[in-house]
Amino acid sequence: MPELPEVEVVRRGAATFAAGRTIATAEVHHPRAVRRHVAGGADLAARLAGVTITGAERRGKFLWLALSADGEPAAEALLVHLGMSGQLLVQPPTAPAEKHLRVRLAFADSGPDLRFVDQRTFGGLSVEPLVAGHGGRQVPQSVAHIALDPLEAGFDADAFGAALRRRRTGVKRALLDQTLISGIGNIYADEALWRAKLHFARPTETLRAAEVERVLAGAVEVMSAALEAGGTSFDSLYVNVNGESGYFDRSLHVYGREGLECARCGSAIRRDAFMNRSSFSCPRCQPRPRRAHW
DNA sequence: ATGAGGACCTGCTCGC
DNA sequence: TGCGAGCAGGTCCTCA
Repeated sequence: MPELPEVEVVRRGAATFAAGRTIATAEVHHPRAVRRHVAGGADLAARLAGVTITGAERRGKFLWLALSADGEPAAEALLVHLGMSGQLLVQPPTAPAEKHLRVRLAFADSGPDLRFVDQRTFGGLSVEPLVAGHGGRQVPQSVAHIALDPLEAGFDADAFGAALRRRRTGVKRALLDQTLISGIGNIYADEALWRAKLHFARPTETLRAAEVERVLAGAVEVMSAALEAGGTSFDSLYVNVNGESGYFDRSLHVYGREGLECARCGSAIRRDAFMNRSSFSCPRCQPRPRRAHW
């Protein structure tokens, strides 16, 4: 699912339904879903059996469940990448297997399962040691290189601005780089740029401090608002742990709105092919810079 | 060392 | 009705 607000919706659900519960068994239904777990699916299942989930955490679009064995503080975590189409669902053990069920966690209390369902299999699960990540926080090993997200305590806006302006690329590419700032994807990058009145191909090295502040504020505002609304979803692929969709798509200003009126100036929203995907922007509010960095 | 491009998947919609 | 093309909210690896 996912960008930061949608992953946070899932994290909250996972915390509510899974924290404090002990895993009985893990069934791996598709090898690709555990490809990041280097030791393989059987090892992942063995590591999960009998351990207790102590909490659900998130950085950017990465979600993990802290695992404790024998009452010890968590030293490992079950990392969950939702990828493009991953879902974490709470389901009764008796519910039939979903078409794209990849991994099923059953609990010792015989209560609801936690199921990882993923149509496109870009997402996946892995059990990893917790290590020191950016900002001194304990994170799963493969999250160590991911930058803090802008809704996270300790996010340093000044350091982000300086790093952004050291880049030699377009501002949208930079916003999508999870090692610079995490949690922003294609929807919220476009929305943040619209709010900041910046074109996606604007070279990062030409950004002024005030423009950096605007785009960061735009990202924080749009993602916070989306979170309030339960996340953005256009279809049943993006849902919370109970299978329910958020309704923030009604509040989007540019994403998916080609040809519709800009809420600020009334111009027709345009769509450009960019980075093998689409970028939506207002031709009048976000004019193309003389020097563009696609 | 950075930055850009392609690879990795399934399924849906559109046009012919 | 069938079929290919194009598209979808992400990340990673490789190559320049």
